[in-house]
Amino acid sequence: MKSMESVFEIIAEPNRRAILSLLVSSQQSVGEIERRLRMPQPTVSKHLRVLREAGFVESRVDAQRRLYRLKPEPFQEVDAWLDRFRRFWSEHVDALERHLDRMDQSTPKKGKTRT
Amino acid sequence: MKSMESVFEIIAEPNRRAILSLLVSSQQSVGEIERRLRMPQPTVSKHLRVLREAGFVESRVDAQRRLYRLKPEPFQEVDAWLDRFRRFWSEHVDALERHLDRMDQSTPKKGKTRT
DNA sequence: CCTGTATATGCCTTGACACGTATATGCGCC
DNA sequence: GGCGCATATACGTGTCAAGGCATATACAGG
Repeated sequence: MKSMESVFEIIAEPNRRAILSLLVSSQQSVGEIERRLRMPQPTVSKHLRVLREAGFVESRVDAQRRLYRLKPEPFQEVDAWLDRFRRFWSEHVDALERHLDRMDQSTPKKGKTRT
Repeated sequence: MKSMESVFEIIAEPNRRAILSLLVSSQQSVGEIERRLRMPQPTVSKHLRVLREAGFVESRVDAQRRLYRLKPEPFQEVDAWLDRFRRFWSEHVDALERHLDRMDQSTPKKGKTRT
């Protein structure tokens, strides 16, 4: 088994991203994830395994349940990678502003937020 | 002409990330990328095609050469995705600091568990 | 203990994708 | 126009991850 070396391959999988998004609000049991995402239980367990081995989540035992929750490190790794390119796209601020404008369109004014 | 729907699958490929990293300094021709990354030319062209169709790069024609350069939008998309989790990991500032400490490290300590 | 619930794992199939090799296209130059 | 360089594409092949299904383990309660 050589698999899954990089964090990028981990988050390439849509179901895994769905699980991560679900966990961002709070920790969840396998069964809850299964129900909420309407995903077969073995599928959930397998993805959770991958996520756990990659350090994206950790599990706590609660009776027969296992509660999974996020861990920050791998996200920071992605963030660090992106950082190189942030320098680049700051040269394209105009396009960036238009883009953010479209995404964050709750701000009618020029909401120049954080980094 | 099938999948590759998401930006995450695009950057999951190590060679593609290498190309992107190379392009962050300046635009490059296919031949330059080929030489610098010691990668067969068809491989380079294929990856560039994927990157272009995903909006990561664009090409300019210069005689027989094609100069490729980065485009910011897909990176911003990744950044937007990460944003959700930034809120989360700000609750873990302590762990974050430890992590950055290890990454940015100049202090040789007792090396515990890596990764 | 036995049963039911919760989660994990094993096996098999399938499909996507990366790669190598060969070939096609585009362009410049003589 | 024919040659040569730079880049793109086509085809065949191997690999590996994801999903389905069956089953194993773990634990709680009667």
